[in-house]
Order: sequence, then structure tokens, then C-alpha cells
Amino acid sequence: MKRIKIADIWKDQRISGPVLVKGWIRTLRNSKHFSFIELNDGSCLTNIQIIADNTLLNYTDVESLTTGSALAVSGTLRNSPGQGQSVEIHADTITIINKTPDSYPLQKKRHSDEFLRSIAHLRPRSNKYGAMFRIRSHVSMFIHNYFQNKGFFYIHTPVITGSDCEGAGEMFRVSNIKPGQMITQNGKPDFSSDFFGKETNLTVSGQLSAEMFALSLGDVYTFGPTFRAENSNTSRHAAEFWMVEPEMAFCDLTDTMTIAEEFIKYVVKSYLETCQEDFSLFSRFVDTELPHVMNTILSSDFERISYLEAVNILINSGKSFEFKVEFNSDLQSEHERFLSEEYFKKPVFIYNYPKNIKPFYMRMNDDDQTVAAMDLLVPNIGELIGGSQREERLDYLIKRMKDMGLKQEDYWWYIDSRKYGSVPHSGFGLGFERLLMLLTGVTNIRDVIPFPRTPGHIEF
RNA sequence: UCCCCAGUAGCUCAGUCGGCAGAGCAAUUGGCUGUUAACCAAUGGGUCCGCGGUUCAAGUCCGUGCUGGGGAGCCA
Repeated sequence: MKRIKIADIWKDQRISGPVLVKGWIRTLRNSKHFSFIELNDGSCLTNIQIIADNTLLNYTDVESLTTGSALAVSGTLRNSPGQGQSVEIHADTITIINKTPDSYPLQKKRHSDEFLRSIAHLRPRSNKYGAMFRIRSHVSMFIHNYFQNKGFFYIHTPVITGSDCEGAGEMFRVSNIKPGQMITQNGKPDFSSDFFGKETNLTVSGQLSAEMFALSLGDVYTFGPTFRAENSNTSRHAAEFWMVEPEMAFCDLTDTMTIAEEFIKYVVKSYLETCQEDFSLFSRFVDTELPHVMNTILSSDFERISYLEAVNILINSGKSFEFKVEFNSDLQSEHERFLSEEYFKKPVFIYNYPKNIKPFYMRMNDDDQTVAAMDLLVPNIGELIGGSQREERLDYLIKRMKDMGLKQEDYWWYIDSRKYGSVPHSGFGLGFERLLMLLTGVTNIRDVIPFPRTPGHIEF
């Protein structure tokens, strides 16, 4: 008999009669003449209930099974007389694939996130993390669907890079030289003997590469791992995370905000349609406000205000912030939270930031003081998206690089793109894990990544 | 990196003023005619995070280290 997945049993109400399922025991209840076994195969949240009668040849083995054990069950799918489920399987044979010893750390009761994090190799077997990682897979596909449907091309930008793009934070060096064997000259490391012949790092952004392809294929996006060696110890930062970076030719900052808003709404809508069951777990047990949050995203027009307006709102709010609100400095976390959570109570774009707090590639505005940058702030998460219109004018770009002390020869190919057929173009980066946090109400980034990497943590 | 909080049974936690180490769940054994984190009874289970100190006496007070969590900065 062909094995059937439990998700298909719940999906297709017409299935009945003989079935074969394979999975792991979530819980087992013994009665006098038979046992109830809740079996889960990871295909969906809801278990299938197995009725194991004491007439089974191996019943004494079956009734002593433990949570986590692996079984193959063949039997008959029937309507259930009980309350909690429409159908159940009356087992004809139960093959014990693996009996789990009583040291199995997962129990049928609720565990803390901190404990489950310490057993990251087993936590996807729990309801919550099973749901989380099914959602993570689905949301990945929604992202591809959105861009593919709009004619964007998926670009695989390099993970190993020789350019210190945008000087964004600390980078992880890549080398094949053994520790202590790096040749030095005048006390400085000589990278010419290293694998690539120069200092090499893991990427902190695919943007500069993606720009080259936007200026060739029109609309492109990247979706892949990104690495930051910052010693950040917060619930919103990881050393390895995934980023979505669309880049669009013939597109200005306003267009970009429109696309970002449409994109977020598309993902939320697909999520609510496709992941109803797993979503319900998070809206019941993790954040009961989640349906409301999703509704707000779908039904509201995201606010769009300039940095100047944002600062004025903060100054006139009458709120006493720990950090003073000042022009020409970046907004603090508490400022961002106030704007999205208290003042607007919905996602808000803030655009046109002072040039001195933003990187060289952002397009200078006519006031010569601000650049065409935008951040999307969402309640509970903070910054979900950071983007900008890119500086397409060669003379502006070079002046800006000089002002910021960047060497042109390091960016010769980037500069080339402004010499040859340069056009207005824009893009943004979205933190995939932060999107998952928004969608599930989970407040720690370590709980939306299968095996999270943070400072001092590389287990698993 | 800085600030704050915590660490007691496999898990979640209680432990009063410094005076015999506790509960629920899990495990084991038995009971129970359809259960829904089943229920009932019994049994086993401890480096009270490590090290040092104060004290007649430390899970409890002090110092220090480690681990975990929350917040800040940086950012996505």
C-alpha cells in the first residue's frame, strides 16, 4: 500500500478505507482494551488519531510506546465517534520503526522557547516549530511568486565577495590560509598569498551586484543568505540571515515604496490563504493580536512621511524619550516604535533622510542635504525594509564617494554602470526573518531560523 | 560591547526571616469501556550553575566566573 501523508487526509475529505501512514508519536493514551495514539508526520499541524486495539499481535509493545517513537500504521480510515476529530485510523498492523528511549527531551506539554532553542535539532518536532518552518518554506515561495508574476528575474549574487560593499558593518573574512600562517609585511597581513589574492569576505548585501543586473535585465531580485559579523546581541539580529533585495530600473523612490507595500500585502494575503492552520497556532498561543495585525496590513494604506515630518511629529508628541530627537541623526528604536505603534498604528514609510547618516550610493535630493532613502517601520518589529533610489548620475556619485573617502578603483565596475547607459533605478532590502516575525508574532529572531547563528553560538 | 534580570528533579516552577529539598508534568508500576496536554493510585528521581567567602548553620547573604533572558547601540 502506498503511504499517505496526514495533511492529505485532512485536505481530501473523500479519502476513506485502507490507508498507510508513517510518522512520530506525539502522545499516547492507554485504555483498558485499546490505546489512542496521536501520530504526526510533519506534513501538517493536526495529528491523526490511531486506534490500537489489544488484539494487535504486538499490542504489549504498542501500549508501552513513548512520545517521539516512529511508527508505520496500516489500517482503516473511519469516521470518529469522539469529539476532537472527524476521522481516525483503526490499525490493522503497527510497525514500530523506532522506539524512543525515555531520555527523549520533548514532552507533550508546552516547553519554553529557551529550552527548545537548546535542542534546535529536535524542536521542529514540536507543534510550534513545525508550524514555523512550514510557514518559512511557504513564505519563501510567496516571495518568489510575487516577483516572478511581475516579470522580475531571480539573480544569484555571490556569497563570497572582494568588495567591502557600502561599508555596512563588520564582515566575516574568507580565507584558506591556516591560522598563524598568514604572511605579513610591516605587520600588516599580505593577502596576495591568499586564495583570491586579496582580502575576501562573506557578503553583507547583494545590492551592488543586483544593480548591475537591474541595468541589464530591468527588474531583478535576490533572495539568499547574508552575513554580518557585528557583535549584536538582540532578539532582532543574527550573524547569518536571509535577505530579499529587489532592484528595479526606470524606477524612482515613490515607485519603490508602492512596490514594497504591494509586495508585503501580497505575502500576507498568500500567507493567510495558504497557511491557515499553522497561522491559527500563532494567533492562539503566541500573539492573539495577530489577526488584527494582519488585517491592518491588508486594509490600510501605509503611511508615507518624510524624515523631516517624522522628526517634527516626535518633537511635538509631548513624549519624553530616553534619547533626544535631533535633526541629522538617525531615529532611535524608541522613536521608530512610537511612530509605527502609537502614532500611526500601522506600517509607515519614512523617506528623505539626511545624507550624512546614509551610504554613498543613495541618490542626492535637490536640497543637497537629504538623499532618496526610505525605511519601512512596522509595529512590533521596527525596521522591516530599507531602500533607496540609487545615484545614477556619474558626477554626483563620484563626488559623494570622494566626500566619504571611498577609493574609486575599488568600485570601478560599479562606476562603469553609471558611465554606460545609466538610468534612474531603485531597490530595497527586506529582512526575511523579520518578515517571519511579523507574520507569526514570534519576538526572537533565533526562533524563526532553523539553526540560528549569533555571537558565540555555532552549535548544530 | 554596555545596562538590568535569572539559574533548584528530564521539563515548568515554588521554596517565607539563614534552620530537615518541594509541587505539577514527564518516566516506571498498577488501575480505568472512546480518550483529547485523558484520568486515578503508587514508585524512583537533586553537584540547589561553578569556585571562593561570611556564619554554629547557606538553595537563601557577599565576591567572582559561566550560562540563559530582556533592553540599548549597530542594522535587515
